[in-house]
Amino acid sequence: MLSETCSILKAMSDKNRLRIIKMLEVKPLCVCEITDILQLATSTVSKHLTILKDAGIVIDKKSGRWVTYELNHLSVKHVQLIVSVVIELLDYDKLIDADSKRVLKVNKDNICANNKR
Amino acid sequence: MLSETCSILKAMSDKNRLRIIKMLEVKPLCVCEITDILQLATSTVSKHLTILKDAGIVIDKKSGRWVTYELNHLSVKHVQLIVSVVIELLDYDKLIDADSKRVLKVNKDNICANNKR
DNA sequence: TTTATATTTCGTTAATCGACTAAATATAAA
DNA sequence: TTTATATTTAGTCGATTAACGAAATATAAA
Repeated sequence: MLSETCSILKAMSDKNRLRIIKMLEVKPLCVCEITDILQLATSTVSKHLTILKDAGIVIDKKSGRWVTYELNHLSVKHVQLIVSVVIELLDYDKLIDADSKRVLKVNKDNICANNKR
Repeated sequence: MLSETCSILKAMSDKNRLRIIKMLEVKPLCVCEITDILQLATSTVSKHLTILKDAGIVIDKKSGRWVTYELNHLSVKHVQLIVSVVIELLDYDKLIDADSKRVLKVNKDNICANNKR
């Protein structure tokens, strides 16, 4: 319990990873879309997503060239509880709100090939 | 909200700090008592306590030579929510249980002067 | 099969972190 | 006032972390 809980908290104790979690609350997204919103190197975003996946917070689904990530709604109790509380606390944050709006407009077909970094 | 939530999660994402939180759930403790149970250098424990204090999770009360720390029961909503969930998740952990038992037996008058490190 | 593209992995770098010891601070006891 | 003791602060060291660019991998399109 101690180690597991600590791992979940570690996975969530990063600003960009919290932003990703809140973005995925709006809808599933592929790596390039998240990259476009966070304005980080693709490799950095990929690493963040791996950390969230290893913690059981998100799952990935491969479809062709794209890997789509979404919140893991079948996660274990530990994850469910902490994630749900944190998600609630992040409502009404300015940056989070802006991210959510961008998520609604983002479209991988428009950005990916133009998003070289 | 984002920064604050992230800070709280960071403060809690350390094994020894989670153990301290659970120990303080049993009863308020002074630094030397926590040091005796965690078996770390006094300065290390002091640092951990400062981090928990800065996050609003604990408060300290000075009485003579001793500084007693306790859970901050008047903390802001963010802290309250996250701490209460995490405290619940840590129940029934083997190490945490052992710590709790030691907390009940610990007595600063017996250990402090014999606890040089 | 070759080329283009989305993602991951690898290797580097600067910053942060947790541990320690030693020194500083603060208070109680002698 | 001097001494002992509880805690904090300062400084050091090795490990971890988040960022990046470059190389590797995987898949779709030409």
